[in-house]
Amino acid sequence: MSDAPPRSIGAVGTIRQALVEQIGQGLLPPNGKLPAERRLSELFDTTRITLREALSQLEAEGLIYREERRGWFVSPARVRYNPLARTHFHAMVEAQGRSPATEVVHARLVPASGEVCALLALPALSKVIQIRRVRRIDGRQVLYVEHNLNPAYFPGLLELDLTRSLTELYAGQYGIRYGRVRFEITPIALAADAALALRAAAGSPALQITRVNRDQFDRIIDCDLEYWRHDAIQVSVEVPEQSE
Amino acid sequence: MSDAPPRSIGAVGTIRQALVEQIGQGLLPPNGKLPAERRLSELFDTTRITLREALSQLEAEGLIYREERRGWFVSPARVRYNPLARTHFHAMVEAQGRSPATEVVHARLVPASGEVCALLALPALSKVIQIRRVRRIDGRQVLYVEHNLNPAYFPGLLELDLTRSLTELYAGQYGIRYGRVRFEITPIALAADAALALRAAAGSPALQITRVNRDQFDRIIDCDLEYWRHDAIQVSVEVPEQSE
DNA sequence: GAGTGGTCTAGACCACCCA
DNA sequence: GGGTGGTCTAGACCACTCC
Repeated sequence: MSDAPPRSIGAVGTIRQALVEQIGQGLLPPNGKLPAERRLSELFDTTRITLREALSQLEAEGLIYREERRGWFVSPARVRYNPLARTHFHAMVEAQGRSPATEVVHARLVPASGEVCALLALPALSKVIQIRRVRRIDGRQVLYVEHNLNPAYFPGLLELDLTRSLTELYAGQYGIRYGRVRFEITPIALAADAALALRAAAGSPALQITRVNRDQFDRIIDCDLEYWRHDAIQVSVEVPEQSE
Repeated sequence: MSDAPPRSIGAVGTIRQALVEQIGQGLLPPNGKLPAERRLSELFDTTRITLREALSQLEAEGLIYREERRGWFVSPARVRYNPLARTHFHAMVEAQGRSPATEVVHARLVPASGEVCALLALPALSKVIQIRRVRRIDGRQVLYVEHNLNPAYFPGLLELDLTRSLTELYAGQYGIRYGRVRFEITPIALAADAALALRAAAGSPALQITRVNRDQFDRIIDCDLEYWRHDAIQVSVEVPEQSE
């Protein structure tokens, strides 16, 4: 019902509200670290289990996040992301007044997984260029991506600087621009490898975005498997033109 | 890294794997209820706290879900949902071999919230037709929606049968069809009212989808605030045609 | 090396669901 | 009314981070 029953909210609720209020007042700045769990549990006169329950709720709400074995931090504002737009990560992040960065985990030619073969419409056991990268916003690891490129269209790509935008490399080196896009969004939990790269706990809530990209000739050129920390992103889709 | 270190996975991991395996083998059918927590904790020779930690992980992964004070259940397959498509809920669900249902929580004329005024491009303190509904798939409450309609376009709508598809009512009664759509997707936690309607715990992970719909004349006719149980949905966007 | 988060134990009481 | 899930207590040990 709309009017909440006047019920006691319990210790977890009390802690939650106190932290929400402190964060809302700006006393804990974005990306700032919370005090140690033991200190907080003393402060609220409760056990660590109960305290962690409250922290987990705030994590689910996206107000705070955790870095594995490093502690709890205040989540900064979400970044808006339009998977249909043809801008790249750095441009998108900078347009929102934030500071992007990219690291290459690895880049190599590998046999594609069955899933990737299907997405790229390639025969079984095809080879693809696989690039795994971690993207940061304001220093925080926020996105783990695996790009899978059809190698037929990108000879010599592995020799280039892959911390740069792929969009720019495509256009500058190969004369390829993005055309149609298809994407899927699924709420999931982070697998071990993605979690490690994002300094998150395995099983943390995340948003998986799978994109299949075509070029100006409508050829499937690559697919991206993206894993976003769930509190870092807001997907926003505006279809520019649409015939009735 | 790709190759996981051969580290002990702990009690939580053991329980997790056992349940994953049982569910994967189909021994626990979709929407089937798991045994009581106390029984499971005896079975795995551990405490309820540890057991619940394992169940929470599986919940985050979307393999099982919880109904408030009723227990844990096996999640059925996700439904694919394309917010750009002009089909309605019932048609979409049935097309995937599932069984849809709709209940109206309430329907009334109310002063719009500031957020809704902004979405509908209405002046402050405008009145809107607010319809809140719960949607089920195979009996399970999966989606809580608040529709907000510009009342100028829908006189007398509150007298109609609102368990039906709004899309059909729009077309049949008012000659209005959907045109352009804008939508946003945000991973959040369920607020109290949505949680109650979905029989979920407040703070459960969810996907918020906010849609702003226009008609064939490009007028903004309504906006939907949708709250999906996070394990029930997979958003899939295919843009039919797009000019370069 | 001190302190932190990650994990786990062994209980308890209460509110609520369901038979 | 019995059993369930929701919540909470008061500890403990370990692996890891950071100084």
